[in-house]
Amino acid sequence: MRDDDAVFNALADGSRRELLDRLYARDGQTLRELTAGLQMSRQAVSRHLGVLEGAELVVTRRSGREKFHFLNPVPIQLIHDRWIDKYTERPVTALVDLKTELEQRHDLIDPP
Amino acid sequence: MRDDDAVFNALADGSRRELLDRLYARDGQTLRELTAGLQMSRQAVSRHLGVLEGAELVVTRRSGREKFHFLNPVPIQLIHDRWIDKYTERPVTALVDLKTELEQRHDLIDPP
DNA sequence: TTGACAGGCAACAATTTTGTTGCCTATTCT
DNA sequence: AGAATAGGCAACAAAATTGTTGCCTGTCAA
Repeated sequence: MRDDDAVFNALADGSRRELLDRLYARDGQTLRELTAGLQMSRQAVSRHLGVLEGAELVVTRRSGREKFHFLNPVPIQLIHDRWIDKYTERPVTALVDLKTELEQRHDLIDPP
Repeated sequence: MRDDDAVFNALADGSRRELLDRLYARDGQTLRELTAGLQMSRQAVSRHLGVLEGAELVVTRRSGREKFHFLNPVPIQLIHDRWIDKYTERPVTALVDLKTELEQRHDLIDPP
């Protein structure tokens, strides 16, 4: 359950979302490839990838001196299942008239 | 597009997700009601709600000296549409054999 | 075997976040 | 009018994030 934390946290950063986008465009890139074009040092990118890896949004495999990064859709799927659905399936309560709210509230104190 | 940032950021914090959960359980609560039971000062909760409001995840309405907070599912719906779908619809590329990757790669250098 | 390349680790600084306390205004109730 | 209640604002401290630089190990290739 506190798994969500790592995932949401990882997704909260724009640079990390961009890294996911880059992997979406081409899966299995190395650290160097992912760094190219980004205005960040290799080390910074490495740490971002570390966060994504910690959240299991990215899975890696090392081969020789290279490390390949792959998207893992599972955590996003989980977030989707146990979070997004919950809030999007519910009727649009924000449109409930405040008047109704207040009436219900006052009924508890002043029954009609 | 950089709207996502506010939403992801707001969702990144566990306390804020708990506030959303509380509103999910009962919509239209006041600041005091939302604070009750949380181990945080009213001001801290107020700032969290401010972040949620900034991301439009929560909509408020003031009546007299009370401020009522309502869930707004729209931003989550947007995230869902333009983000979650993208990553969950794609086939599970993480299961692509690295061997294939490497072969493709080496084909570029050492054509068979 | 020597040099170039891929990546990891650690120390550091700058910035942001999170929560606290203290004090203020506005509204409601007696 | 006076007291209690709901909430807002600002200053502050502690902690976490983000990026940098410097240096190290392991791998590949000439």
